Amino acid sequence: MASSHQHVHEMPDGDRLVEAASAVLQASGVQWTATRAAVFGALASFTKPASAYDIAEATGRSLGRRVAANTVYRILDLFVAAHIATRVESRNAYLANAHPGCVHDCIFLVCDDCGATTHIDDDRVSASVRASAAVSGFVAIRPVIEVRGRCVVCA
Amino acid sequence: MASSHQHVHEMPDGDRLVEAASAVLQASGVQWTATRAAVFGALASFTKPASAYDIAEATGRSLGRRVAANTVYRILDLFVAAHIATRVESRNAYLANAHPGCVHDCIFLVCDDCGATTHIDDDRVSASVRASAAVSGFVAIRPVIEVRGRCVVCA
DNA sequence: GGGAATATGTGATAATGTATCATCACTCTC
DNA sequence: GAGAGTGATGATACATTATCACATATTCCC
Repeated sequence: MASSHQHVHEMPDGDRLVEAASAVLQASGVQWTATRAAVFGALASFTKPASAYDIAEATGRSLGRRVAANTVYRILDLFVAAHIATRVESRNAYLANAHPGCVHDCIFLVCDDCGATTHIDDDRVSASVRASAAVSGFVAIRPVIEVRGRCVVCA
Repeated sequence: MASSHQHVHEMPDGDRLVEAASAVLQASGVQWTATRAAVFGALASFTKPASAYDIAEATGRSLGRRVAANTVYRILDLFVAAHIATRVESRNAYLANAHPGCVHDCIFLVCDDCGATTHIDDDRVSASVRASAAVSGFVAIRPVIEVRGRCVVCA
C-alpha cells in the first residue's frame, strides 16, 4: 500500500506561507516585489486551481490597478520554477504550493465535479513513474501526474 | 524494476490501424463517417502530438474542403472517449492510439526538445497512481501521467 | 548619481476551446 | 413518397488561454 509513503507537511498559513514563499523565491535569485507579492496573495486566496486571468483580475483588485495577463504569466512562470506554485496541466490553471521549500513531484487529484484539487506527495509513486520512463532511456525532468475523477465529497 | 511490467503491443499500421479504429468506434455506437475517417487519417499521419487546428488543416487538405475546428473537436472527443485517440494534456494536443481496442492508463514521455512523444503502458505504475489516489478517498476516473523531459535522441 | 540588470506596463495578436443555430443526410413510419 | 425524427456537419461568433514586441520604470550595485 502506498499510504505509508505519503507524508505530511506542516502547512504554513497566511503570513507564514507568504513569508516562506518570499524567502524561497529570493533564494532563487529574483526579487520579491509588490506585484509578485500581490500575485502570490491572489493565487493563495483561491482554494481551487485558478486561471492566469482569474489571478490577474484578483491581483488587479487587490492592487487597485490593472494587471495584465502577460505580467501574471511571467510571474507565475517564476513561481513555478521556484516551486512556490504549480501548474495543473489538465486544467490550464495554477495552485500555490502550500509548503514551499519542499520539492516533490506533485500528484494532483482533480475533481471533475466540483473542481476541488488536492495535492498529495507520494515519492514512491513518482519514483516509479520516473523509473518507468528511464527504462526507455528517457530523461525525466518534470513528471506530470494528475488524476481526474471524483473527490470524497462528490463521489 | 518496472520494465518487467511494461508490455508490447502489436502495432497495426496503415490500413490495419484505420480498420481497427473504425471497428472500435462503431462498437461504441457511433458511425464511422468519411469525415471521421479523414480526421483519423490526419491524426495518424502525425508522428508527434498534433493540435486540433493542425488536424483540422490536414483533414481539410485531404478532403479538399474546409473542416472547421469545432468539427474536429467533436470528432476528437469521440475518438478519445472510444480510446482510439488520446489527449496529451500538457501539450493541448492529440495522438492516435497505436493499438486501439487495448485500453490502458497511458503514460506519455514528452520530449521538451523535439516534441517527440512516446507512449508506454505500465499497469503497475498506473495502478500505484490509482491506489495512491484511493488512499485519499478519491475515485480515480482518468489518470493523466505524462513525463516531460528529454528523449533518447535529444538527451 | 549613473549604468546595468531586472521588472512591469501597454497593446496587439496568436492559439486553443466552446456555443449556437442552420443545414444536410439518412431512416423510420405511415 | 411526404413528413418526422435523429445524427452529423457547416458556419459563425465568441470565450478563454498564451505569447510577443517594445517602451518605461524600478532596483541593484559600484
